[in-house]
Amino acid sequence: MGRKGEGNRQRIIDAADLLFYQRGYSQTSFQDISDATDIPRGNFYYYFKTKEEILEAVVNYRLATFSAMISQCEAGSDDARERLLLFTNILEVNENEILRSGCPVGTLSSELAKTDTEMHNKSKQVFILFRDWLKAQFDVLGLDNAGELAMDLLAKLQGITVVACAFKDVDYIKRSHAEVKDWINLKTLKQS
Amino acid sequence: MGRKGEGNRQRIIDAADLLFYQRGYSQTSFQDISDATDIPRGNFYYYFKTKEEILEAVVNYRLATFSAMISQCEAGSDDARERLLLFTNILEVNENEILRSGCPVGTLSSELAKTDTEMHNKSKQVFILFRDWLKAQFDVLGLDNAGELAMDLLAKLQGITVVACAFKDVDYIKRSHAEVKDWINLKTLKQS
DNA sequence: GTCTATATGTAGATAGAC
DNA sequence: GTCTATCTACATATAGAC
Repeated sequence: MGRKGEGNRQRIIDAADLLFYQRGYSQTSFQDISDATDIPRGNFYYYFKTKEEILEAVVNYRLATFSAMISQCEAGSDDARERLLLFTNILEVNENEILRSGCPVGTLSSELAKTDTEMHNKSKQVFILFRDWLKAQFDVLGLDNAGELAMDLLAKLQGITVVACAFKDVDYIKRSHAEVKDWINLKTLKQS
Repeated sequence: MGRKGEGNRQRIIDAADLLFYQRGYSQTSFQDISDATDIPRGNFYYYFKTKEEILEAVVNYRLATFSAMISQCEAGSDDARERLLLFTNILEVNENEILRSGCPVGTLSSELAKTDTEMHNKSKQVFILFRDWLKAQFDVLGLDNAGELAMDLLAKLQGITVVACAFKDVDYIKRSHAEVKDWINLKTLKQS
């Protein structure tokens, strides 16, 4: 047995990460997290002072998770155009979760924008991580409007998830994923 | 004095409509609506049996509101392409609200998708209203993929609002609004 | 480090006087 | 139709025994 402390801390973060995604932050209670982990409610306060601190830990965890995902894209190809295409695969890899709960990054940002300026700013870091990496890929390809293209690609992915989730339309994900890949090829292969 | 009943009912709906947008549905309490209307909490139950019934009334109210907005687009031009361009003006007309709280339709849909399948389905009606009208415009212009174009335009607008709200970026709204208009012209003016 | 009992506030909802 | 008082459930958070 011994020290299970950090193990429990991570188990709380894992469960909260999933529940915040599936139910939203405000609609997830300590009881929900307790049920998912079999760790008693009162115990949470040994690891976190407030619910917001759990949220902050979840966002930090997502930053690490998505950084790892980006590293996988980096390792997947040494052509920046192909790395961008790899990145867009999240749409279909996670299509079932997207249909049920939307995008974890976008929906959390939208929720926090309405209620908590400080945590909204914290959650924004994930978007910044994505945007900066996407911009770097377009930069490598020599495009002078790399920053704008990065924002546009982010917006495309967010729009697809919101609409696909609203209409519960799997085929829309597949079709628009193909169109996003076409758009990337158009932007990165065109001669002008 | 006399019967102020329906007046009060509408005042509740008006206040709830705004608060559900600014704070989210679950984060808006009866107390919040009471404060905004000066109608006591307990009184709400004379008009609505549950909080969900208020939400349903708000969605119905939005359906009426957005139908009126669409009628204005109809009245604005007898060219379907120009009506589509008029429709996209919501982006800049409401830019301050979008930066603060996102899109009222998209954020409500995203919230309800996580917690309440039945009301999520109800809220979807607003998206359907938009999609069907957009499709009708593309149909008039003789495009055979009108349904897909309607979904794509919806997704573009949703993506722009999510990203603009996340980054609090007014300029992004303006730039991407211009690009959406270019896209509409490209799709509806191209000869092929 | 772990867990139970409990404090404190507020949510949605109800009952009944006026 | 209107309003107050109140109910029950559950939220986050704390205290303190083990």
